[in-house]
Amino acid sequence: MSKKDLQNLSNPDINELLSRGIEKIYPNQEFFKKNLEERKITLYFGIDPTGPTLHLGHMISLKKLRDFQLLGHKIILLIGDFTATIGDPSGKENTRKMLTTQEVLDNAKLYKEQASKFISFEGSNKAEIEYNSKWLSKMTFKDIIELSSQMTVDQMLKRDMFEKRMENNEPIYIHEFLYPLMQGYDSVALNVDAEIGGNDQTFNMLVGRDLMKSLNNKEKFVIAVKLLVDPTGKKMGKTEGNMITFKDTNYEMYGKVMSWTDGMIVEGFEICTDVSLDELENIKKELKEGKNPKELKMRLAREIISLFYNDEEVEQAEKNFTETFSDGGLPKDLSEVDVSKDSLLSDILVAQKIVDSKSEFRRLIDQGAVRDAETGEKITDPFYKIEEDRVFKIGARRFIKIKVK
RNA sequence: GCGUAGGUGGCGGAGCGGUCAAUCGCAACAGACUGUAAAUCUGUCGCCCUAUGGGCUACGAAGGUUCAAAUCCUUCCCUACGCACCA
Repeated sequence: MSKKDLQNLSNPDINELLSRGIEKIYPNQEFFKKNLEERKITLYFGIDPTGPTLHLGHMISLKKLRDFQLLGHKIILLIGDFTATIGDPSGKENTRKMLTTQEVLDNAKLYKEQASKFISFEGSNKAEIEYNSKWLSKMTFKDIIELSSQMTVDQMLKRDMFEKRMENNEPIYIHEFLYPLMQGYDSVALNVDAEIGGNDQTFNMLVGRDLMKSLNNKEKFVIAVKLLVDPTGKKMGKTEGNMITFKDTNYEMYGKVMSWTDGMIVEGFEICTDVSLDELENIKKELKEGKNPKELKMRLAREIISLFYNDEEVEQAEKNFTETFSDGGLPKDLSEVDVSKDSLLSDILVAQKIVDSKSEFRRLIDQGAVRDAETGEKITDPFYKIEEDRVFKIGARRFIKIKVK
């Protein structure tokens, strides 16, 4: 936790825990609740360490995990290091580059650190961290065949992703069937009572439930949390651009939240923040009454950032945003480069990866998208040379400060 | 293994010898508008060149035919579907 000490959080309300931001609980909510009240359970959340940062999608599950931890249940963070090293060539020939063991371990280390913003790896009921290579890498072909025999092809094909591919006459590879099995086997190996994960993982989590039943003769609960999506256009995650990661700066987070569509406001409050349910109702009401959604979105941004940063940093982010975008000022975190006198602006921007190519730069010039950020003067010369320190704004949100050496 | 239909830009999907850097839709980017958005409208959308022009690289891969190929031929690779095979 960034601000509050875990210990100081009040005990979460179990009904809220099991309904807010929850897509569905398998087999059902009541049964699960009964179990939670009668005993302490073990539940886990699995992540494949494919990149160096966790993002908001992970946070939703982690926040839930935190609540379970606070209620005294045992939680496990499972790092899918094995699955991540295998790589998933589901696309075409764009074989997703396999991660090396080292990369995976590095990522995993970062994950623990990032996850500790929400769950605690210390204290009496500390969260455990596990790696699925521990059991998956040891499986023999025989083990795998036995595991595969637990599931029929038809059951696999029920997965809508596969269904769609069948419809579109797209290939499905055998190993893609093995993925849910591997993930499902994690549950068996950990012998947990429950698993939590994004709604997109429901199928895999349910495979684990089936395997658990047949192999360990045990009921495994599955908690599918809602995904953060725009109800109308599926803007989120798709473009990645506005997916908030744990490593984003407070400025970046603010801008990303503000770029969400209005339709995501209510859901954003519901699943990403700690505002009370009463307040949530109030927010819905305000929206309906015609309050400027911008105000609410700004609040949403503050709420989300406050999960990662302190109050002062939240304020800074908002101030920066207002000044930069609403009032046309300069962002606080603008990047700087030193160049020699008479360097071509086009060369600098390409080198700084602010534009992809000189051709793109030219187009931007033609479109009047390149301007002096302070005076607003448009740069119209494609061969503009840097003569003095100057700040440029390219399009709506690209900025660069160029200094002459 | 046989047969059929296919493999085109980030994705979907046209084109089937020159006028193709490739219609169109989505995504993206820019401009206008706005609430920073969304929606809408307009424009852009391979790379390079001081350019209303020129060059280069691209249409699964490699060769070939042709003045000229994404488009024709050959071989190979890959996918789907049907048939056959089925320990």
